[in-house]
Amino acid sequence: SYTYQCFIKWLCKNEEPEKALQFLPVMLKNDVYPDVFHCCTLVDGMAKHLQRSMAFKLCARMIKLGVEPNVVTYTILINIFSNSSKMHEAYDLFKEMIQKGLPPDAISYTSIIHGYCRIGDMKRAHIFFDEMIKKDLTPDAVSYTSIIHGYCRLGDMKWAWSLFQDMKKKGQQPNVVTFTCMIDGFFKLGRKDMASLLFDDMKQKNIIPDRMTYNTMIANYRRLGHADKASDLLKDMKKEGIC
RNA sequence: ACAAUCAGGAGUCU
Repeated sequence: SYTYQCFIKWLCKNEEPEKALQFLPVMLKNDVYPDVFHCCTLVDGMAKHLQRSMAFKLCARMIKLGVEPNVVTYTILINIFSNSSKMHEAYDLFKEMIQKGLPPDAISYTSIIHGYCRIGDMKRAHIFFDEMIKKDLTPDAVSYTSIIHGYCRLGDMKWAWSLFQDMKKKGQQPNVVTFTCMIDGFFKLGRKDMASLLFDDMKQKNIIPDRMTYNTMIANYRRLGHADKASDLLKDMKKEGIC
């Protein structure tokens, strides 16, 4: 059964979720009944290939097969809505899962927070952020990074910075994604001083800048007319073997 | 035994 799941996942990753779907009858024939794990793998696979409507049809089908949706199933769907800025629908699902006695976990909260950040509704994002803490769920580095990114996008680096400090205080170490968001946020405000400070800081903390971090640095330096710094970074990038 | 793995969440440019 686990083997099947791996296989399904592999098919989805290789851009062939259709084949994974056709594989379902084969499983049934072999008396292997898909459980909620298989279905989640599939639904998520569909979602990532932008076959969103397919993902929902699949959910209906899994219910017919007697597989009850769980927290993960709901979170995948919430995430689909969040990533397409359909927060009304996302919130409906959020309420629905609570009604069904499936309390949202930290990842569910992070997904919906991310959605509100996407549409720039930081007020609601923050309400959910506070609510998850009230419910004794610990925001992890991804949760913090989501909301920090939301503030960075809006150029609100005061809030971004205070959350950046807060996460460290709470024992959640910023990772390469967090730093990249902060760096980009400062650049967008023209604060290249802060951006390069953070870039040095992350390296000092042994957080290795990845391709996206370098892209961020290079694109922003170019935009601000520092072709020299951009090409220096390009050299560093090659030296580090990132490319 | 340890480690690795063990369905869902975050970043740049185009």
